[in-house]
Amino acid sequence: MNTSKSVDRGKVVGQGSLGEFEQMVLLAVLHLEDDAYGAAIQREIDERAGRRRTISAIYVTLVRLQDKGLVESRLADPTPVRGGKAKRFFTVTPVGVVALEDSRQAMDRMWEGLESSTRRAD
Amino acid sequence: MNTSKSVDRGKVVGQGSLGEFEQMVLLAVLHLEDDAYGAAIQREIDERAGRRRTISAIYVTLVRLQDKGLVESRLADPTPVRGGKAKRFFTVTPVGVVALEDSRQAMDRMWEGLESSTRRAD
DNA sequence: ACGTATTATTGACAATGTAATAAATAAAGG
DNA sequence: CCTTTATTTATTACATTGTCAATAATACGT
Repeated sequence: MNTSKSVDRGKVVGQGSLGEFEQMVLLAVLHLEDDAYGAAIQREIDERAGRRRTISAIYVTLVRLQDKGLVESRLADPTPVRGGKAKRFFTVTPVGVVALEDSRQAMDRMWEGLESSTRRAD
Repeated sequence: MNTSKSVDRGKVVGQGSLGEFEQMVLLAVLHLEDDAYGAAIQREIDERAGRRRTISAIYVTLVRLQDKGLVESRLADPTPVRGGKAKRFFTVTPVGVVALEDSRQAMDRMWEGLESSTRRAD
């Protein structure tokens, strides 16, 4: 039965738990400012974090992020270079920025005091 | 009805991408040193990151982390206080520490340059 | 012995991670 | 022209992680 309609959990903004990859995509978009589209985001994540992901991984995540209102997108001006569908550019919404900062802060607190003591003598 | 050949998808260490919660659990265990058992880990995450999770969420993650060799565990000395099963204490393995540092480093690079500019004027 | 408090374990399902594959679109080349 | 090829977005499918509810174990108090 699912007659409920309140239960806003799992709907709007997953209550503050962004996945690691979602965070990376969000951060890449922020870095790219006005040039955040699929391929560029992929490259950014590869260069910065050293994580090579397929382009589809990027897009799927982007779609989900948009569904949750953490990013917005618009189609590019009709000036394609060589072919391909019109580029879709993304921007992080204020809500997205907050979610990002929240995740960062939570992790910072978890790391607090361990910064340089993550060594074990075995 | 089950043509699958016993499914041996038991990978060694999932390519090195820890989930955010897995990281928190790992970090909590590190903080707790010699007192890292279920309830304590739960409390640690709640107090530090402000994330209140059910005890089962903790355990399930712990089990998976152990399957991947990122933590080890042993049962406590038979000196329970009030009742309950013997406590199971966890420690992070060297591999776990490395995975943790890797994740941290990747995120740090993604944040690099945005630390205090996550504000948008729109 | 029985109920209760304390801890661990299992089962089920939602959310996120990731890749293979498809679709769209326009320049290039014969 | 029309077929090929390059560029980019979108969809489908399945694996891994996140999360909680329910259950099992175990020892203390009465």
